[in-house]
Amino acid sequence: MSHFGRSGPPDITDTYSLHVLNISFRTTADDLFPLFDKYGKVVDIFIPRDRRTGESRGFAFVRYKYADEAQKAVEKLDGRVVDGREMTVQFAKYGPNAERIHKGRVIEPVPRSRYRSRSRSPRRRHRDDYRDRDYLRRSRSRSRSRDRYDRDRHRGRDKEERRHRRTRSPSCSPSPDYHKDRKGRYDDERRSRSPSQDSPPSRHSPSSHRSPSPRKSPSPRDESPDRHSAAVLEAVMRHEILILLLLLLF
DNA sequence: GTTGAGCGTT
Repeated sequence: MSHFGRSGPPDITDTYSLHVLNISFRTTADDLFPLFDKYGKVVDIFIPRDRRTGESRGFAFVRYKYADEAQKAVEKLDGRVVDGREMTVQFAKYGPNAERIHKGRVIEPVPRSRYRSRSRSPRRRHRDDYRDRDYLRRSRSRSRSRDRYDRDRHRGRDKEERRHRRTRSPSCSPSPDYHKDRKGRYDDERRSRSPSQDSPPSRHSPSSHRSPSPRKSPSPRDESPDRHSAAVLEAVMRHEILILLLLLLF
């Protein structure tokens, strides 16, 4: 997204990714592009967004074609105040598909195991990650000490629930309206391409959510009495027809 | 209208 027209990750290899941190939640790729393009050829700008709400997560990735230009951007743009916030610009350290990154340059894909060992520090995944919620649901052992990692996850969960409550209100239009004075070209493309991205199955889709009713009927035969009786009825009728035929024959 | 450490997209 926001790859200047294309979809999916652009030319992954031999680009230099900058991690732009601490940008405003309303800053778009359009706002960033002229700033970064001044220092070199910007191949792509990507702002990760919340899966449901589509809101910016507050950071961005800017890919340069050439290392010296990326370095220049780091030097010139790190600490620059954009949209009222002092953004941090540095070389990205982790790749989108576990590529090996050296000074922000994607060199080659790296095995999963090595990628994991590289990120041993308790990195907090972003609050929108459904895998986190599954993890929380699965592991009931919340008895770990409330370190910063845990606290952050709790905070993220609370925020998530706040958002859930908000989106559950019937008169809620999930489409964010902060584009009223922003003419984000790339973000508008993104929004128009996937309008239902942040409006999940309109609250509760009944098909996807199988209510786990406790104490279900233990035998599978009892859960469809109508079908069962119909089958019995059909068998009886067949039997009667057979008898009738026999009677007619004799 | 809100948030604020962080590393990634059909």
